[in-house]
Amino acid sequence: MASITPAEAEVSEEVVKPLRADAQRNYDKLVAAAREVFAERGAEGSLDEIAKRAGVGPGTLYRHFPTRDDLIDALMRDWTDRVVADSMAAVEADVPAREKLERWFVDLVKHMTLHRGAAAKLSAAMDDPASPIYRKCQMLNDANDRVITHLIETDALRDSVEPHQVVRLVSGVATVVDQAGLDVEQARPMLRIVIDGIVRDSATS
Amino acid sequence: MASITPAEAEVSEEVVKPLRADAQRNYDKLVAAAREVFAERGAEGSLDEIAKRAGVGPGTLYRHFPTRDDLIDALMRDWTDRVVADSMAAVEADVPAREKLERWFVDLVKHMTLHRGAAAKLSAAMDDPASPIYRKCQMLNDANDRVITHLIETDALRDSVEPHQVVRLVSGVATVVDQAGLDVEQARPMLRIVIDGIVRDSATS
DNA sequence: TGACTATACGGAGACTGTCTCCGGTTAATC
DNA sequence: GATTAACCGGAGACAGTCTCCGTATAGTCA
Repeated sequence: MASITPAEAEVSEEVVKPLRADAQRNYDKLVAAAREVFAERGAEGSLDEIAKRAGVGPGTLYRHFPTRDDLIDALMRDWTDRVVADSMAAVEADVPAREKLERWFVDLVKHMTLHRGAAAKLSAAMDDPASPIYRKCQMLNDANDRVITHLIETDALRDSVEPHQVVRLVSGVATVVDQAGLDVEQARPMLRIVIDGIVRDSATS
Repeated sequence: MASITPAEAEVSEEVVKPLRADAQRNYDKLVAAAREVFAERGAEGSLDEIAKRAGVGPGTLYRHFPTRDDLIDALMRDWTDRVVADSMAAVEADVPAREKLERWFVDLVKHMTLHRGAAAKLSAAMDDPASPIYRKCQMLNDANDRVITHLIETDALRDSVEPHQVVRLVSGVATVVDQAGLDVEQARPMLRIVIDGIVRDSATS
């Protein structure tokens, strides 16, 4: 386990006082337990169950993570890095624009469905600066921006395309996939429509 | 109040025995109360609260509506008709294909967001025949089919377009609108991308 | 090493919402 | 007016959220 303190590797505005050893231990156990429970029960899994599985009292859980979203935020700590990496990879890949887009969108959907209910939470937080996971959404948004802007500059997309609308649309697809219990592969037809909707009309499939 | 028995005006496979007068009265009061509570509190509003507001015991509620979805199904009884009507109107409207699509899609989003959480429920039920509101989704699907098929026949859309993918995609948009608390108008940019993704490449905006 | 204190723990329990069970009531029928 | 099948409603079991506060302990300094 990586033993990560809150807000470490974060944009780091406020300096965080290091946790006491036992507190750090419990923090890590809670995040691990949460990952487990959310994976099997979805984002609505019981918080007391998480505390129990981590071997701590409910009070401890709520002290570390006042709300459910704070906990979700914590277990997405490294998730951000993966999203950014994928967006870089998409930009640099040596394939046609359509292919770049499709890969990136599929990645996006995968990331947004890391557990049941995650996509919905992310969609909701995307326009809500007060949400603890708002920053995660900004990362998503920025990553998508990178890919879309790059493709606009390559003249592959209509220049009227607004990246934010695109990320919203794809997060809609992710939500549907999540809610309806579809496989990521089944998202491809929808994603292709989106792709057709933003590329310049020339190389039509 | 219309005093409607379950499954009336429905595809009517099973014949339903009429309810006793008091039962019918309570049924109607429950539906009305549910409409109120869902409207102000969203699809997760308390069921006991609905029972209380209808002036009946919780037992009565659960006898009439074993699950939350059964209740939602009931209060959407006339909703179906409006959806169908809108799809007809879209087909018959004397406007360009893009305009037809945009109107229809906006209608679709409106219908799917009749109360908070509704869009998510509908998206989830769309591929789940076991859901009490599955039939409602079929209606949605059929209505969308009507519009899309008509436009394919008019040669306005690429013929590779699959109506079911389109309705999924738009329900994704509706879910985002719902979750993020957006206005229906803010869905237009997303819907236009979808439209660009399915019309034949000729009359580009 | 021992004592001190800020920090953290944990579980009892208040609260809210879901859902069931069953003794009591009432509408319909003859 | 008596009979009975259908229906009512609320007490209460159960599960999840979240708080409060007495107790424990890690870190620190002499």
